[in-house]
Amino acid sequence: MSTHNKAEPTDRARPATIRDVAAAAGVATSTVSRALSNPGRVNHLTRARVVEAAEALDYVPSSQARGLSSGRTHAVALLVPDITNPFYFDIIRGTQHQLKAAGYTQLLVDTEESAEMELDALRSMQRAADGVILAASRLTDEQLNAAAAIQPLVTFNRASAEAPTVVIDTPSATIQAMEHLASLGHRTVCYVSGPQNSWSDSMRWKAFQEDSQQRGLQTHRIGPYAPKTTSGAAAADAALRTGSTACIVFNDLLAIGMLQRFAARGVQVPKDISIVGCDDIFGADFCHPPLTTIASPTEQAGRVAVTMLLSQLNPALAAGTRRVAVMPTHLRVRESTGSVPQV
Amino acid sequence: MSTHNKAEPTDRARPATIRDVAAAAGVATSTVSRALSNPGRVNHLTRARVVEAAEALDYVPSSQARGLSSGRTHAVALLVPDITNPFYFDIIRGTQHQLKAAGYTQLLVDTEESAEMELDALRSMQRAADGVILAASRLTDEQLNAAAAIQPLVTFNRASAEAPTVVIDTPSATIQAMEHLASLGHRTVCYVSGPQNSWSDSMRWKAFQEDSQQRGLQTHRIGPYAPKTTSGAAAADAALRTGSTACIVFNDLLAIGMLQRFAARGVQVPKDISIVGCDDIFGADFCHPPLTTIASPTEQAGRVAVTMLLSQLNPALAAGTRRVAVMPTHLRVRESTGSVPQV
DNA sequence: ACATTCTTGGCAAGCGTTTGCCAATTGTTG
DNA sequence: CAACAATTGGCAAACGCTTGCCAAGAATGT
Repeated sequence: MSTHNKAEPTDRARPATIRDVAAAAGVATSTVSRALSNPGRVNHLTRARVVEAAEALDYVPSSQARGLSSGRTHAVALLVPDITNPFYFDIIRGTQHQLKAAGYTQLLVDTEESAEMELDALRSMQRAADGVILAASRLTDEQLNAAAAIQPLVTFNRASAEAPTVVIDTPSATIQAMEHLASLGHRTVCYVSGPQNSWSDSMRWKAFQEDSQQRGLQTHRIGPYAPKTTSGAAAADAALRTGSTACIVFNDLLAIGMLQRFAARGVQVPKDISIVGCDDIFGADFCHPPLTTIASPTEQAGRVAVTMLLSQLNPALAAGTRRVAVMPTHLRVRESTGSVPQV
Repeated sequence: MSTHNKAEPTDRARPATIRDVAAAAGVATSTVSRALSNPGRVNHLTRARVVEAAEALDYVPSSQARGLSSGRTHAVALLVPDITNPFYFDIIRGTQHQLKAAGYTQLLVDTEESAEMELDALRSMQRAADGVILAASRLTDEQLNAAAAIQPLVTFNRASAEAPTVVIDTPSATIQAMEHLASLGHRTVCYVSGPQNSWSDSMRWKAFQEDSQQRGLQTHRIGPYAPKTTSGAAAADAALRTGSTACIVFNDLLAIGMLQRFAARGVQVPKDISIVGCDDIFGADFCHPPLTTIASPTEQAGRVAVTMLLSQLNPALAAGTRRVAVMPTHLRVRESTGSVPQV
């Protein structure tokens, strides 16, 4: 109104900028900026005028420009090894929720179980995101630490020296499962392992091994298998060949695949063999038989990861933030486990 | 080397900028920019020098700055009503794949089945993304058209006057299912409906209604139900009360929930009642009994949606692009459907 | 030898914000 | 009433990149 615009005021194709708002409200752009993102620095009457003008013009600040000048993108990247793995659904939802609540945008990236893609994504997120949540990383410790040195990072299900991390308490879960199986009379147990470079898998195997030794159980290990239902057939056959009466399986996906194979071969679960999965994914309760599995609050884990990351970004919130969050687990007994078969 | 930097050259905390690269390569920033994103405009020798310098400095262009000046963000937003609905997994994966191949970033947003959140997201994406893929929109035609007028948009499973759209061919799928049921002798069929403002639901219901009339079948309709397994119990009970011998259910989630309820109540599927789901989601093959359902190439649908959007963004690719893509469907008969019960 | 056209690189003006700094205005104090 | 502090708004310089424009030099034609 009082200032000099150069272009015609009503060019209704291009979204309104801060300048348009400033002109409409009769103030400087700096005032608009402050009114909108730093209230208190501006007289509340002026602020009201600005807000009104912004609304009238349907003004949406450009996150790009904001990011450029402020140095922060208000975006957080979530890297998962496989978007279609139901295990990550709850994580995705958990992070999404918490992120949105904090005014952040989520950048979802599927790294396809590949360390290389992970590195790539990390690289490009260096500028595109304020921080990264790295789920089930396939990276080496070295790579991980290097990444953590460059940008704010939180790992999930992957402990690292440098980065804060949230882990599902797999070892104690495995022990719970062993306890359960032992109490059912099983003496020969098989561990069906997942991806080779999975940290979770190695943790789980370690716990399995130690615990079975303590209990004096005979053990087998088969794998590695890709964590998909389609790998279940091979795993089922191999498990049978070991002569084990029970299996602890890397995750539910694989376990469900095994269940399907057993059904096809006429092997009865749990009469002939008991199966324990891990993750309690969608479907574990309605597969056949319903799967005994290790459950944990995954969605909450996602939220915690975000909280840890955000506190890294904003030191003001950083008070008493842990570097490691351990999510509790518990065994959810359904119908895929039963007494040891009578020989 | 030849230019005048003000700061110390080795400030290894801040990522390298185009200026650093320019200095290292002994050229102007504009040349670096062109060498990197507009090859051919630059002598290939110069270009080689630039690329080398960029690599040496581990230079990653700022997508923010790039976006600010070029006006495009190279990001595409995908809005889904419920991230945890397995139906969307394949879509997410499909779009992610295609987007990545085209050098775009995916912004995933869960709108929680709410039109309001959808509008909000749309608004903020106006600046933050080059375009939006809107899955199963809950918006009114009016709102949808308004949105499409403002920014590039592709809808999924929601036809709209303005925006290009990719739809799963639900009507013909429903007819296939009716055919299947009729051939099994069913004369009284129930449609179990999904969310009230779901376009898919209304299309499906319409086809159901018309087809059953043609066949002279007696019909019922129950619902609406939230498309989750947890709504299955109520739906199962209600379906039973209608006296129908078969149900066509809005989606697999709901159908699986019904299956669980039937099992709990001792109602046998398909002996007592037949169930047809829709979507062929993860789990439909291993629930009990395995679900007869309507399958379609969802992941491909996601890819198609991206292609349509990208051709909108880049008119160069826009040759012969359809405004509507219809994805074929087919009935996948498993074990949840069978002959009509003998009375 | 000169005029003309390409090719290539540099200059500098943005893109839409934020923010440090200053100036004007108002309020408070001795 | 002078002196000072606090509040508030504006100016202008970044932020890192793209791109229109121009000029220098090379290549071509006459």
